[in-house]
Amino acid sequence: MSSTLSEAYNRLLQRYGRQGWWPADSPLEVMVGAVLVQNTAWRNVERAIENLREAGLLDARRLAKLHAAELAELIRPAGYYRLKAARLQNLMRLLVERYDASLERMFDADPHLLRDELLAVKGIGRETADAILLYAANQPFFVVDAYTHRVLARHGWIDFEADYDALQSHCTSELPNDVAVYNEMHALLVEVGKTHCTKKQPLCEGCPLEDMLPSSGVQEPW
DNA sequence: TGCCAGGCCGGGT
DNA sequence: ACCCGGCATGGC
Repeated sequence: MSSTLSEAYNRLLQRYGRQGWWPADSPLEVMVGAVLVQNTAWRNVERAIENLREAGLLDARRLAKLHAAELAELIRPAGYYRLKAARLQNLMRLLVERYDASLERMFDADPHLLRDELLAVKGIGRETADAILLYAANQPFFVVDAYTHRVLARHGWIDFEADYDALQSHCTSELPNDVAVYNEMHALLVEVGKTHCTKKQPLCEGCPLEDMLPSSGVQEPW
């Protein structure tokens, strides 16, 4: 018995192939990228991360103690740069101060407890926390983002009014509880979203989910 | 040119 | 419990 979302997963995987997310070289880089990508195009984040790499700063202790203004300049291409410099340092300080800068120790903690700790960091919300848990810690937390919301709602699979928790519950109940599936599905939703489900696109010409649209159409609040 | 992108927070009702 | 403005760069 296959859910609607599983059907969508199969089609997206067939059309786009494995995405192999997160696009980063290390778990620490995943954490950095997860903060920098907040409401920002990934293209801009790549430059910021490259700046950090060239400066030899992809390191928790160094990031944590760097002057905020210097960090801000380096990550400028990612936008909201003063804000994100502070957020990034808040996150790095959790890692350094509570886990002695050891990702192994951090990811050895109880995942739900760690999620609460991440959420307690100013600047880390649910999506960012779940992205870190899924893509850095390899724990089965489904990552909900704007594309998840738009794709699911436009197909009538969930209310437009649904909040993060509702979307996450929906996805985890319709998909196998499997890190690899959560990993791929989120990445695939971003991919299909970017190509077929942006704010303006009338709808879904050539989208692999085209024939799964509701026949009567769905009204969008925006 | 204006709108948009892989959010989150803080203040106001 | 909502609702909203602010935060900022680069691409189309």
